[in-house]
Amino acid sequence: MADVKHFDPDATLDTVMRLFWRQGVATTGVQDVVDATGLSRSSLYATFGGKQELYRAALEHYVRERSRPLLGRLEEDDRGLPAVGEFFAALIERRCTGEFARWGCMVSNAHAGGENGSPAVRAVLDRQHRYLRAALHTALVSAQRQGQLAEGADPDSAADVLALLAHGVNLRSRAGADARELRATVTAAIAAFAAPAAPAARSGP
Amino acid sequence: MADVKHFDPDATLDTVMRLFWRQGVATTGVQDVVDATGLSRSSLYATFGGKQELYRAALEHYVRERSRPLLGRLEEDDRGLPAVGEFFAALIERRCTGEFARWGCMVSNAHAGGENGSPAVRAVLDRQHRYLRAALHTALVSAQRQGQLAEGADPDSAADVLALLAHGVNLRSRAGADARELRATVTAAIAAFAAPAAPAARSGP
DNA sequence: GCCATCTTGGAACGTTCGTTCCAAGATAAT
DNA sequence: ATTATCTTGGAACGAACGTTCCAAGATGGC
Repeated sequence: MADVKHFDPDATLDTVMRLFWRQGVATTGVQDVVDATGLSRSSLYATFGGKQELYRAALEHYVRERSRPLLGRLEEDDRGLPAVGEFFAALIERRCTGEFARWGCMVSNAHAGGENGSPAVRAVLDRQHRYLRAALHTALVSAQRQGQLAEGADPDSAADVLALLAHGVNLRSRAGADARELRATVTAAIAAFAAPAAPAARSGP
Repeated sequence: MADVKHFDPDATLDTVMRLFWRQGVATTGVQDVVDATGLSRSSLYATFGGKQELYRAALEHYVRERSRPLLGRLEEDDRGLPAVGEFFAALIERRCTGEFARWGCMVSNAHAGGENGSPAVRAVLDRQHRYLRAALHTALVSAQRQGQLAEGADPDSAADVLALLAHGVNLRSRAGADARELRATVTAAIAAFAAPAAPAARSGP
């Protein structure tokens, strides 16, 4: 009794996400979206509403498809500090190599844009930051339970620090920071919260 | 033999800086600049060139007037970790209260913009990051010299970590992060590199 | 096959964009 | 006072902006 969409909205959202992610929303025109998706303005506006709503949808698509999976892996990895280290290693890998190298993180980028004033967008940023912190916290509690944390370190503070550090990694990677350098930095940060190295074969008899 | 400018370019640059700092360059029109400065387009273009060059000039004005003084203070404070703590305290104060609350840092913001591709802008970002890292490094070397650093900590890695952390503070403050929370976080980060607390009056006889 | 309903292409809307241009105004040296 | 030179206000430019609109096309239930 009616026509059906001639395209896949989710695939479109993925294309749009890349546009906004790389260039930012303010420097991306609706014409760019039309060109990249092959859709007409009619279809875009009928499906997603205006540009701002399209941006929000793309941002949430990013969170769903790019951020959450990585954080989910961290959350379910109960090895403690090795899990945290692996999370950051994967993050840096994504930020510095492959298709999305030097794009930064779409959520971190959104913090700096002139459009973070939109309450809807702001809510996404806060929610995602809380989730990032929570995932790190979970891993750090695991670490503490396994005696991997230094005596003075507590998982709450450490989670806060590492969450801010992740934003720093995201920002600097967009400016072309060296992957090796970033890896060394996060390794040092994690080590700062770790218990002194196990006295394995250090002090002989 | 000629007319002279009827305005102070440096004061104008300060006004323009605030505009770009708060709203970002892409969401700020030349008309906004005209309205805020009271100048005509002729004067603006004759003095600064186009919008992109005006942005770059405003960004360098920011670095000169806002970033460098704070980092200079840190560089010349040889107390070690207390100097680092005071630097971050002052940073957070500026980011969360007063005229510029929730504006973030213009340099950090520039990382995320779609216009960081300009080599000139990119150069400013790299230079400023290096300077931030160097100032922290200087303070941390002082700290180490005074025995304030933990055994495993080295000033180079710690400077890298804290420099990225500063970007994180800048980003999150723009999204409205709580000052008290940020203070606690940076305090924990610094503490992670510090030597164990002096056994002052802890374990009584 | 037909109709009701939704989608699509593409033209068109008024606004704002960054930039250019020129006549009028201001200045300092002569 | 005159002149040469620079600055200024403000109009004007074409291009691009986000959005709206409608006729034509496509679809599924009858």
